[in-house]
Amino acid sequence: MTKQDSLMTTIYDVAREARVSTATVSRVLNGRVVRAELRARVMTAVEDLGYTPNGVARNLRRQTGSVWMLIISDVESTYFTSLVRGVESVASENGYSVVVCNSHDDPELEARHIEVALAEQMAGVILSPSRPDTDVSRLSGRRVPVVTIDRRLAAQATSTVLVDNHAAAEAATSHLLDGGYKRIGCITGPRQISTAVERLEGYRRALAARGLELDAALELMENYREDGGYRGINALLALPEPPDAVLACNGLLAVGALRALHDRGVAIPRDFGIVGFDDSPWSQVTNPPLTTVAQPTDALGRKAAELLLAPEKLVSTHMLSTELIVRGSSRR
Amino acid sequence: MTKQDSLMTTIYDVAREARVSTATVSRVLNGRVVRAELRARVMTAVEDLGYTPNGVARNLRRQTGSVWMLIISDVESTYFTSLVRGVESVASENGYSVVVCNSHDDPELEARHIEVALAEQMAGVILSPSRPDTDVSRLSGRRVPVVTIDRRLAAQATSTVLVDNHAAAEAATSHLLDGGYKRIGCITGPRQISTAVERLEGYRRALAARGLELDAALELMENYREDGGYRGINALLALPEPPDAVLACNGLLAVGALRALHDRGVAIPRDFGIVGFDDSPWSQVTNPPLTTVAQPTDALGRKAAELLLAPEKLVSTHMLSTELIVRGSSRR
DNA sequence: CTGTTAGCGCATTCAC
DNA sequence: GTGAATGCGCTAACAG
Repeated sequence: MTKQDSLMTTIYDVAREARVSTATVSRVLNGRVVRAELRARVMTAVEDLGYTPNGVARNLRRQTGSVWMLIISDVESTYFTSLVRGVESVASENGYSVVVCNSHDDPELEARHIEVALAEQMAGVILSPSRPDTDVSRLSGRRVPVVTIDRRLAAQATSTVLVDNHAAAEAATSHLLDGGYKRIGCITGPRQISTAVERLEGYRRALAARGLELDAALELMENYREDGGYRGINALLALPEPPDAVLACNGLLAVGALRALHDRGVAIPRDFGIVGFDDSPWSQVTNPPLTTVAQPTDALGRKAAELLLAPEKLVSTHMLSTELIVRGSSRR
Repeated sequence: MTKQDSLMTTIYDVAREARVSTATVSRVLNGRVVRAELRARVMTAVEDLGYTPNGVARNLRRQTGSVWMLIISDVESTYFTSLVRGVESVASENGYSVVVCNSHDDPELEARHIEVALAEQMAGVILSPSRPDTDVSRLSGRRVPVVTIDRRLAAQATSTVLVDNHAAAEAATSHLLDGGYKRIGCITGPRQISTAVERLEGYRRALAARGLELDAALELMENYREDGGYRGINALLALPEPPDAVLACNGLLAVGALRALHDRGVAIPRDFGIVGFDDSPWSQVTNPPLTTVAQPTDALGRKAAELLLAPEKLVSTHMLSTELIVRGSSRR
């Protein structure tokens, strides 16, 4: 153990150097009341020795840490990474750090991250659950505050922050209809993801509102990645009665859809309309510029963080609204 | 403390339940040799009690953890988030978890994350330094393995993984020249970031190789974000002798540049050529499709992780090569 | 192979 | 206001 002794300067070293007790050092470091003279001695000793408190020991003693874990489904999606910003702002205003983990929508990986959050004594967890039945009981059992973001959990055991997906998809679909498109398809995500289902429902609601008939062939549940959109478009265009517009219910998926349309030489918006989700910087420079449903990512992240900060007595659900940004891909 | 007692089941509870010592429980949990019968008793006890090892206590005792921290400059850049994948693969193959932190290229924030890595006893840190003089000595002083990724550190104290930026920028610039563009501009990042400088040098080298004169007015150091590219183009096109092509040295910056060109109604590639960096899914669907320098992000991440795993005696620098992907934005 | 014991670094009682 | 002592939960010596 001599190795560690030489590497790690502890509160004992500081105490010895400052000729005080370790308790006093601890008090100084945590901003408690200490006589000015002793405080000064401690400060110099800390400086001289280049002492850093050992957070692990502190966490063990205090039974809680000061970092939040944000578990998201896909670090490669700009939607999820934008959430980080909002969370970070609130965290740093309140003395927390945030680390991001990537679940790839894989329940096993997600469970591992939850274990890490538990093991490392995270002060809070913001989770975008891979499934409606993701188990957060271990966390809440240990009184680790948990907030769900973007998606719903079946068992409403945690507060949740999300957008009004029904309204968003309905507005987007209505917009296509208003633009004169007659037969709208919908490519959404897997059934396990609540946003995928809700957006599909919003799409249906828009058709129903105009007295249009639903056609199951036009409703595709793919994945929320590029290849999902690519496959989706190819499937839709292979139909006996193909659609003349599509609602692509996710950012990456929309890219894949656009690429498939380009590959097939479809003229957008003249012969085909498309609306995507998750407005990104590049949405403005696609060919043509992409109409999208913009989500208030900063506000979503902030809200989730605030709920973590002040856990409410009652589990609550906060629904923010989206904004349809109309560009060339849906306007002919 | 009764509160904790009821929440936290410890190794003692398991030991009592299984009628063995805590040492035996620990051994079972860590896969050491234990008589089958005792092992079985421990396993059932663990199961029955729903026991989770307290990682904080373990880390304190072992003086090291099992999670890696990846500190990147910008979580909203697809280049950096793609690195995560490579790191994650190697990590999970070796029993590590990875958490991602976002420095925003802010030295203070970066320092805070380094403190967290220290305090939380991270098993390793992969860092994309915000400045060449970022101080990693606290980490290496405590024997925390550190690998630098994407950018160089002035004091070569850590192993580094990056791409051959000179060659990449030179090839991209030569490509524009080959395409018949006569006067090439270069929008790169801030001077503190080594990739920005190296890419600028590569650009100059390409011009020099053809005996072309350098023009300082054509070399812009902006930021590596969208607005940098937007401002850059506007500045270049306001020149008395504006360029007829540009090398945009970063992914987001290229988006901004493209947007500025669109806003000004410039015909690409006819009147103006552009090559970007960091090939992204959406690079294929821009108007026109964007020629980019693709970086081997997965390999970069993997390499960095491997260096973390097996710290070499000597500090080493690993340079991977890029690939120019030619699309419509530079080909007339 | 297994149990006993000590201590990782710190915050927090409890006396003074 | 300050110091001595204790224990957070776990692993690693050391004995047996």
